[in-house]
Amino acid sequence: MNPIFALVDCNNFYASCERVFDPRLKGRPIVVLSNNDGCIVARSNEAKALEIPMGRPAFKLEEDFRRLGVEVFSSNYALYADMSVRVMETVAQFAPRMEVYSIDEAFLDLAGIPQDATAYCRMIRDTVRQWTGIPVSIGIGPTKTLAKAANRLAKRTPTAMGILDLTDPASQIEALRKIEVADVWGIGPRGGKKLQGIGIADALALRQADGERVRRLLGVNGLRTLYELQGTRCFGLEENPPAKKSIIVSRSFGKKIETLQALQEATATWAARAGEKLRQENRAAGVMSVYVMTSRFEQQRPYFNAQTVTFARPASDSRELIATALACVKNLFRPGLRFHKSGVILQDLVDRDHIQLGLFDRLDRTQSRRLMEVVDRINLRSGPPIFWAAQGTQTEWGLRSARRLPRYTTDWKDLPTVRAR
DNA sequence: TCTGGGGTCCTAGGACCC
DNA sequence: TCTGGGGTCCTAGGACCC
Repeated sequence: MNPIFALVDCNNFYASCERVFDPRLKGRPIVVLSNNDGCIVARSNEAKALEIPMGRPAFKLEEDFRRLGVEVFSSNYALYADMSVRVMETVAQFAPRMEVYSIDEAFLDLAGIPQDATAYCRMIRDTVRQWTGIPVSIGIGPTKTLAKAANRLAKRTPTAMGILDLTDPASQIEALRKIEVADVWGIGPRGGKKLQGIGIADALALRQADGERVRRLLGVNGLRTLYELQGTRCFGLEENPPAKKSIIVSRSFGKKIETLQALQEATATWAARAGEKLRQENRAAGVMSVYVMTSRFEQQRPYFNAQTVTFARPASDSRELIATALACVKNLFRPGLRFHKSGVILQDLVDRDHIQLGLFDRLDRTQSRRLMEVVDRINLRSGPPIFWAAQGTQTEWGLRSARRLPRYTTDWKDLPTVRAR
């Protein structure tokens, strides 16, 4: 049976999460900022209506925020991740096959659902709203790309009430005409410009374009997108997403770093976090890359440098990862520079249970594994975490998040209080 | 003063081989 | 004098997604 894709997408997800726990925010313009309170990463509909732009640095808009009465929040990823799980668990009950596509989106396969798809999706939407407080929109189509397009229009069209079905080919024509080509899933701003250059302005024009021409301009993915718009399925539902190929932990610093020690402490912290993620997936890394950089906005010439190390045996022990990261940072550091960001990238990931042991291995693998298990288990609980000495205790470079709200659902201290009247 | 973070895939070009 | 061409692998960079 051919699949029928339904894309469930949370509306303004981060802003909606903040609103769930603070009814005072209902109907108010809300924006959520990225790490370090850097730029805007989410806006409520009210903020969009005020034309607060996405992705702009917050410090440039402080005046607007005040004047327009916009509520501003630091990002609160622990909260969003937990709310995401709640939404996904709710949605999963409505279809036998689901792909969690991102923190706020899931594709369902509705093939075989006996009811009218729109009515069924209305039920999904209402249930998610009732059980989690998060509003969602749902787009339905014979391909993922058409479901994406349907979702976009569902959000934009008030009469759709958050649900739009594009399974019927006749409905596709009118709908695709209303979508700018750069907004088609997989095209993006660059691809959009290229297509505009040959007179293709909207999704309908792309669907009717010459395939060979599109392939030459955008490569095979452009052609796939064209087919998908025509209703020919190129992308399937990935219920079990393939294992990660790389793990990245990188951050900008809350304050510029000028000493080797601080740069090492910060980067050791990223390495430790990368190790946790690695072990969560039961993997080990064959290769580690470390990079450091200064800001592009400084007077001085920007400095970027990276070093890549191949482990003799794939590594998953935080001590080994940290030691390697420290050595790299030592090589990459340059006195007199104001460092803005560093990052740790783990690649060539392999299954941790299938590592070829070495004759001259100095690390006792069994002992290492047990130690890491204990540390990880302790750090999973709420309470003071175990950290490595190399991470230091002076975290003056740490993230700024001046306006973070409580971690309502993931920290005992932050549980909301309910008062009876 | 303050400009995010985490991922994937494709392509072009060079090195190398036969 | 004639000065190939196809294949593979690797890497860097670019583009996309959220």
